[in-house]
Amino acid sequence: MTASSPPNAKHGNADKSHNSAEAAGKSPSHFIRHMIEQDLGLDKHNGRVQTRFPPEPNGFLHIGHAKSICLNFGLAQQFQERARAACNLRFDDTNPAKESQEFIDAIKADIEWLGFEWNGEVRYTSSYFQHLYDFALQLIRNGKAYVCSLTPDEAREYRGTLTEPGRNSPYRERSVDENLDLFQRMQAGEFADGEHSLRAKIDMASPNINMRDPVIYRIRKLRHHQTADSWNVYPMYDYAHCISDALEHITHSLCTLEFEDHRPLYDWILLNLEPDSLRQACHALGNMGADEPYVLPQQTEFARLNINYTVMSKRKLKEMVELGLVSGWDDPRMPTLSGLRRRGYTPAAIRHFCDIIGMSRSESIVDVGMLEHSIRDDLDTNAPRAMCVLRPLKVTLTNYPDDKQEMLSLPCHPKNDMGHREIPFGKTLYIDRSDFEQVPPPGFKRLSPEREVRLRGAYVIRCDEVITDDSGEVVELRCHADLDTLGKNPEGRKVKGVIHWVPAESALAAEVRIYDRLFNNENPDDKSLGDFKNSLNPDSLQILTGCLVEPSLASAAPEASFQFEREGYFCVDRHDSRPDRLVFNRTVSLRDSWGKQNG
RNA sequence: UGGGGUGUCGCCAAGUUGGUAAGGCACAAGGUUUUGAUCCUUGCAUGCGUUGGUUCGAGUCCAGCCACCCCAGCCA
Repeated sequence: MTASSPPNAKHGNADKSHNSAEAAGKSPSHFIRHMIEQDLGLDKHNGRVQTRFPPEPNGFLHIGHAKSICLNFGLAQQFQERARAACNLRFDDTNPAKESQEFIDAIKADIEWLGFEWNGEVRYTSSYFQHLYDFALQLIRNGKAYVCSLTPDEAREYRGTLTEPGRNSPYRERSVDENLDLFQRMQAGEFADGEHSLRAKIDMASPNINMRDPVIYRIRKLRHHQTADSWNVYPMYDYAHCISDALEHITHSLCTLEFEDHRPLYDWILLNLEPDSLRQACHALGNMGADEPYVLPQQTEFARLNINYTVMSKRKLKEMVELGLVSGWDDPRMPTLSGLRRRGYTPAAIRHFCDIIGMSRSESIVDVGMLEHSIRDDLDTNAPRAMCVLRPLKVTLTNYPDDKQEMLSLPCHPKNDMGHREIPFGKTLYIDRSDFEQVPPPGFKRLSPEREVRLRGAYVIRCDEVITDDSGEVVELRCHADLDTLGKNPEGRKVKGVIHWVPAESALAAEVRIYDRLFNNENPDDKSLGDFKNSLNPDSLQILTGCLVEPSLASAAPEASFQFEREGYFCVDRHDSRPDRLVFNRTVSLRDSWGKQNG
């Protein structure tokens, strides 16, 4: 049994998050931790804490899954000192119609990227199919399951409604022998999909619909991505999940709130199997010691994550991918882990986010601002600074010698020691158009005619002349530099504004992709708005070409993050950026009290 | 009109056995600053869905209301 180890993100500047609970080595506690602590105190599980993360490989992981991953893997880490703690990765692959190997590979990559390590080998529910089948046979032998030959439509009628009890299936009292024979023939491929099903014999009058003789096996003549053509019957979630947990000797089976109603069924299945058969199977699989006490897993539910201006349903994300509304599962606007990664979110920021949102049983919608705060917090301390001019405006320094060029050295970070980078400075350079106004609004601290501004890391300049083209658009600024202001403030006056710039001769061309929220509506899931796609933000992607970045960025590696000073945090696109054609994605803007105040 | 849940500041969320409402985000005001960033300081619930009750004392106990969420897949 390999214990999972502490997060170890391979990603560049991912793991140095400061003053966060994680960095301090303590994550906030919550009801699930309290419960485990209590169980440990009672020695309920012989000093073990065994969790599992059980995704179905039918799509990519999103930030909501990150909450569950951080919970399950995080718990395993947090209890490392006090218990034998570990977290399994198990693909819950009981529905071959929707699953694929592509998703399995993507999910594994995302979990590793997030910085977690699973216990031992990856597990698959499908690898328990034989056990599951044998347990089904056992239930039949014990008169606790029967083959039902109602059609799906008929079964629905017999089930009753929320307020009326269901009726017993006419097949409910089939003999054990007939059930055994039928079920085996179902697996042998003698029947078509839907012709029969195997149901647990519980109580058709239960107020909990899940207990009204739930189907536990259905016929699906489909090739499975792991077991190929071995099976014609596949187990249902409720049946497979609890048994898989039991086989892996899971202590705490954590899931989201909507499964709360299923908990009685989870328990019923386990309690109605011969206890020793479960224990023996668990032991045979090497998931428990011979002398170890065998304890059944216990399901506990927590609220799933919702974030405003975001959709989290896998179905909807998949729809956007399939309709081409986004470039793929890893489109930087997607809340998928691969999308966030491509956007420039770091594993540490996502983990920190999962820490600060808390864990409870009340359904809530977290403000995206929390996510943005997490990444700003990380990148502020870890991302080197650089200058990038998004919309270039030429500036000529009239009093600077034509052929002179001096090398300026700027620190890569204002506080942390991250070294320096060199930027050549010459007579002509570019600043951002938004940093110049012919008629400056009150409080404007940038450049305007007759006024001064500091060029970051260089001189104070004054704008003498504005050159416009025929249409009246400003095309060039002629300024002069106060040559006595390099590294020091001018005498007798204070220059408030500081703007970024890029040297005309050595700046590098770049494409910059500015991302905004994918949805305009705070709650795209709101059914009164109609289809969620109605809330799509038409301006969620803005591609800026002709941007100029300082030459030090020539060697920027894919996925490297930078703060483009006064603009925001950007990362090198891991797919599209080339040394000769740099592409940056804006991860998030800087907080901007000026822009906020001025709309 | 069945069953299961949840309701503490604009958004998350702590609130052990009842003892007089943590923290984060956001926001606001100051200070520092060659990033209108960061950082620092300060402010931000006489109130805990609501109405009653028990008690010297209730977010915490009791009762009744109200609101919202989940469940009638051979999906997970």
